[in-house]
Amino acid sequence: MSQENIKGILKTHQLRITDCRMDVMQFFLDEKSALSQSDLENQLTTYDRVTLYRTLNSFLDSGILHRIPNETGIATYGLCHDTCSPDQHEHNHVHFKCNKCGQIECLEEKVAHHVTVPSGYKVDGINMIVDGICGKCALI
Amino acid sequence: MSQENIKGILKTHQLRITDCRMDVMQFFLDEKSALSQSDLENQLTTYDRVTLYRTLNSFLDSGILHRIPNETGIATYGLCHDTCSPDQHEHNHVHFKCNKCGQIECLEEKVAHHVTVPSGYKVDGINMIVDGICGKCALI
DNA sequence: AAATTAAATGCAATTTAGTTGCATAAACTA
DNA sequence: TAGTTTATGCAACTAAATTGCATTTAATTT
Repeated sequence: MSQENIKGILKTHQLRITDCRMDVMQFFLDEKSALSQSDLENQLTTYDRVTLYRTLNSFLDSGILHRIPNETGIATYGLCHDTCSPDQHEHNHVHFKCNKCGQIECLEEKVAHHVTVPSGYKVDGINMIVDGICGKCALI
Repeated sequence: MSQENIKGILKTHQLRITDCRMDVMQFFLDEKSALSQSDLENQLTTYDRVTLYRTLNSFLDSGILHRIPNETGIATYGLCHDTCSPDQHEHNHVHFKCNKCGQIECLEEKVAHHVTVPSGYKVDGINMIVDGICGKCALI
């Protein structure tokens, strides 16, 4: 994706175009997998931890990123699909977590499954996390 | 569940019977919902933070507890079902997270769904997190 | 039951993650 | 290009996760 396209995404979400936001955006586009704040810190060393933290938050608020549930206790983030808007997030897709390399990626498959909940409960979203061994690690 | 039964669970998992482990176990049995380490710290104030931390870890290792994925970045734990053993965990059940009170609970429904993954990938488990409003919060 | 062995606990300390305030610098607007 | 708004970096703080070590306690053996 071109620099201009990234600028477009930022503008669409009414975010100012800054070096940090451009680089973070590019990083998420290059890596297909979910990233944690420390991943950013390790790769984009020119920026302050706090700046990266606030960049993630502004991306979250504007609907560019979403948080991906995992059991480790470390927040990870992934790019939203085109179908996401700040108001209405559409994250009912499937994430795959490799138990060897730890990488989390977004599978294209949609969760279409119906879930039965106790009466009186209201369902907003469904998230599915599949864990196992990814293609790369399976070869090792 | 009686004290003796709890002792039995600990023995089955080859864990020494200590006050802390008994109390933590009892706490998980009383609360039906998932708990975080800080929940334990707030309720079981007689024990050191580190002791609770290590108790959670030993319960994890022996298969008494499992981690429940969530997107907040705080690890939460829930009791495993009877079907779990240290070697083979059976956690393909559904968790419900209330967006109002934040409580996470385990729904009895089993995930029976088949998932399509890229070729070369191996699936170990499937986790499903449903979020919405729980019965209690819906009444408020 | 006492002695031995192995493991759990508490304390101190460290590392890492998440968060806020404020002065400065940069991006947008007119 | 001047003025306004927002983003950044630094310092500082809170909270979570983790490790080492001395002490205590539980289980085992005699």
